[in-house]
Amino acid sequence: MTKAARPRNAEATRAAILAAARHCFSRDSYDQVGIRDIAVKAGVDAALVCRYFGSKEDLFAQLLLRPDKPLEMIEAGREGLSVRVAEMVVSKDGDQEAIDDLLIMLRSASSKTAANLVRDAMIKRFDDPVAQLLDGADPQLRARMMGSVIIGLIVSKIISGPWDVDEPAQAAFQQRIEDLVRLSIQEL
Amino acid sequence: MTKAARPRNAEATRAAILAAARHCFSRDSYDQVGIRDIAVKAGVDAALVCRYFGSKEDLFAQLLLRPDKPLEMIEAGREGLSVRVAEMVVSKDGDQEAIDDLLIMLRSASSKTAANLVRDAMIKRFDDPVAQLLDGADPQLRARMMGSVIIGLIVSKIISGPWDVDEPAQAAFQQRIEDLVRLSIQEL
DNA sequence: GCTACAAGTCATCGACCGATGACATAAATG
DNA sequence: CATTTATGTCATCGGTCGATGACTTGTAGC
Repeated sequence: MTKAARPRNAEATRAAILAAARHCFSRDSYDQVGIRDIAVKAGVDAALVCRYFGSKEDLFAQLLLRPDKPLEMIEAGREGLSVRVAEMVVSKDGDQEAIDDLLIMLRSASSKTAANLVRDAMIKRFDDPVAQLLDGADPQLRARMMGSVIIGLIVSKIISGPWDVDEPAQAAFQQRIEDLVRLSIQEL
Repeated sequence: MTKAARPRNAEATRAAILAAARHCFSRDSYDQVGIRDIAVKAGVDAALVCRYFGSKEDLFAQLLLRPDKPLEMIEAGREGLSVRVAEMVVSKDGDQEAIDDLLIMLRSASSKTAANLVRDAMIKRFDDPVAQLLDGADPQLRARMMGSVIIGLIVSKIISGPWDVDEPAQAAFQQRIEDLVRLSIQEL
């Protein structure tokens, strides 16, 4: 290559750090994740993390924004939105890349340094896209209410662990969540 | 007094520390609240905090348990439960002593050291009392779903600030929250 | 008033954190 | 091969944290 040479694969390192950071921040809160933790997870030196991203806060910001990767369950359109949301919440394996971003936001929602970043990201990447999908009055408000329902279910999962519903009630349970989501975005 | 003398008012100091801690932890997350912050707020020396409560974690635990003070909105009974919950969520002044405890739990839900304490407190002080109020099958599950709805609304308030609904829609908005709460505890 | 003890204060420890700059090394260029 | 530049490594700084122990001071009992 003529110009953008990457001798020791800087771009890969950068990506590794980002991936490691995403993993760490989705499992622990902003304060509890250390630069050294991220570095170990990425298999690089801790100093590199600061060198590539300036500061922990900048790294976190880059993680939150990510305008390239919209949330699939929203992007898939208005039709079946409630069903997709319900499936995401109920699904056992909480490690899907899709909800990782939500976890990152929620886990760090109470951190003062991350608060503004989280609020902006939440609005830009969740509320706004959802509001665009809604017809009728107060789309922004209704989008936020749907966000609240999702947040509640996920935070509850964080606090109390996954929902354990006995098999016969499983279908009704998922249906109930669908109904909650649907009600939250119904026109007032 | 013959026995329980308190020369320089130890009990009052202890109470002041507890109150200050409650205030701090309801505004910031577990990690971000320092022993020194609590001490300043209480107007005492930082060393006293450790001496009275042993460690930050022990102090936090005493804050969470508080078996003497049940949540009013639950204790008031099954009748009008949804209405009271909706009022609590919508009300502008978020500094009511009642929801402070909820804020403490939510703000610190993602802290690893506080996670277990929060989970136990949430079940013992919220889920269990609510479940006792419910008739029909799966009361525990339904109680937790109602908790999820409340959590979502409050966390959303933490992240994005209070709901600003234009006056004409205000009543419908509160009604919608009532409906969400009611639906969350309906029998499956 | 004097002693004894509880209550409050002060100084400080060891650990961890985010961040920085000096240094070593691998790759690209001529 | 020599030089230069980009990449990775190491040591360390200043700061904050939770926690501890020695010290001071106010109060109660005699």
